[in-house]
Amino acid sequence: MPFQKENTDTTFFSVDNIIFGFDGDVLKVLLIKRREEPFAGYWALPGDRVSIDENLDTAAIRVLEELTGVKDVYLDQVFTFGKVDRHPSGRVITIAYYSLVNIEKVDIEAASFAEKVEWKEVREIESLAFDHFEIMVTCLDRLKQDIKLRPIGFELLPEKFTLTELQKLYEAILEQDLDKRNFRKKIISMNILNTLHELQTGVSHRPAKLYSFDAVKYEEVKENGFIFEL
Amino acid sequence: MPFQKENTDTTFFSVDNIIFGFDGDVLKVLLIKRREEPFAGYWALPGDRVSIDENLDTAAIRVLEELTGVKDVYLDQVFTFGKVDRHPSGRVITIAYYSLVNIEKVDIEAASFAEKVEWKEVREIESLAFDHFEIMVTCLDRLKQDIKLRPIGFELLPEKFTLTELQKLYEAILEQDLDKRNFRKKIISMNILNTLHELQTGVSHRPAKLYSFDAVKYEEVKENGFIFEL
DNA sequence: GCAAAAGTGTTTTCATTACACCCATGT
DNA sequence: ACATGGGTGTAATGAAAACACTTTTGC
Repeated sequence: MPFQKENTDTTFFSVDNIIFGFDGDVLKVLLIKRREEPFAGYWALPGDRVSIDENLDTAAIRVLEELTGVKDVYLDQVFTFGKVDRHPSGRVITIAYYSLVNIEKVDIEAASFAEKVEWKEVREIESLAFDHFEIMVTCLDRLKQDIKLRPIGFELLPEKFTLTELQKLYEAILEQDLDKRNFRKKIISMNILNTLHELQTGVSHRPAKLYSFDAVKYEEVKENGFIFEL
Repeated sequence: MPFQKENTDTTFFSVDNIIFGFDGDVLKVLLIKRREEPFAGYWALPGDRVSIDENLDTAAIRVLEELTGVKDVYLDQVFTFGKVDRHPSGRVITIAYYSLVNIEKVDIEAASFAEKVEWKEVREIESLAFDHFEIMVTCLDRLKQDIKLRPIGFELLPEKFTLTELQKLYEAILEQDLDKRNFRKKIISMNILNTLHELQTGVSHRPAKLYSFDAVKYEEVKENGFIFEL
């Protein structure tokens, strides 16, 4: 991350993008291992300076795309971190975003400023460069809230998924077990899923039905006063 | 607001503080009438540049205090607005905060850059300078959410208040009527209020009991797993 | 035929809603 | 005595929670 030639009279600003993925079991986040000082060798959140003619959202999308090759993902601004001393080489204010991506679609290319790029299990991360750990925790809290109130969990799954996969995703993010029957009853009764007449393959047990999220149906029921809540 | 001598290579950043107050009847917000260009003569949200050695929260508190003389108020960061063209005289990214103040304690002193400072009824505001209307709407939405999930309504009332006052406050913010008995039952059952053995005075009807919010009790019940929700 | 996950309804429990009359005070 | 808001309880409704067995497939 290029903050080398600092001008001590100037405030810089950046975006950091917390990219969440789900591997069917645990929630992961995409981290980069920094090649350069400060914090060389530390894991950090992907981010970059925002250029003067670039919108904030655009910068966050750019960071994501440069790192993963993925476009058109769910993205949300969370919080702006600007403590005077948060960056050792000058005043840097950073606007934190989170993204939700289908982990299978991501093709990781180590960025020039990174030694490595890796998916890390969220619950096992203990520290990060700068104040990135705090940023990650804030974004994770926000994700926990958002996922109960908006139909965004689907962004982390393949287009076709089983209800058990969806449930496991919710359990991983919310860190609590959910009742299978109640979960299914509720999500089905929302009328925002398509039942594909297609079954899971390659499993050594009864194959599950596949579903997909139907954004059009969701808009319809929303018109009629439906409020997503899980 | 001093953005006169702009350097087109530099990005500036500011905080804007949406200061909410309640007059017993409607929700209000403190606006300033701009003396200088751009948008001279327009109503705007109070805000200022953040200096290089100043934390964001500190800047928001400073803006509030310079304008109202009030300290120690509830303050929350909401969202950062940074569209490239949001400010006509350069790139200015602004971090929006909202504050809740007891309207009676505020002593308005017009700031140097303002022609006037006034409390305006939130629901009657139709436009503001820059993108301030959008900022205000975003903050208002956030306040609506927050007030249901955190015991912050009290910040807008005098220390001693009646339950009807509290209910009217909720009704004004949420824009919906609430049932008197249910509201009282719920708020009383939370055990976060002190019943003062004191009555309202100067009213030409049965005087109401006065209550105060008890932060210590709130922390206690929160320890025991209580979650504020209204 | 056994292991493994899919799929399916009913009852209980609890929180929310709806609702109307008497009370205390000032004028 | 009247106008004004203060103060109070119960029944009905609906949503959430708890709970266990049969089914389908691969090996």
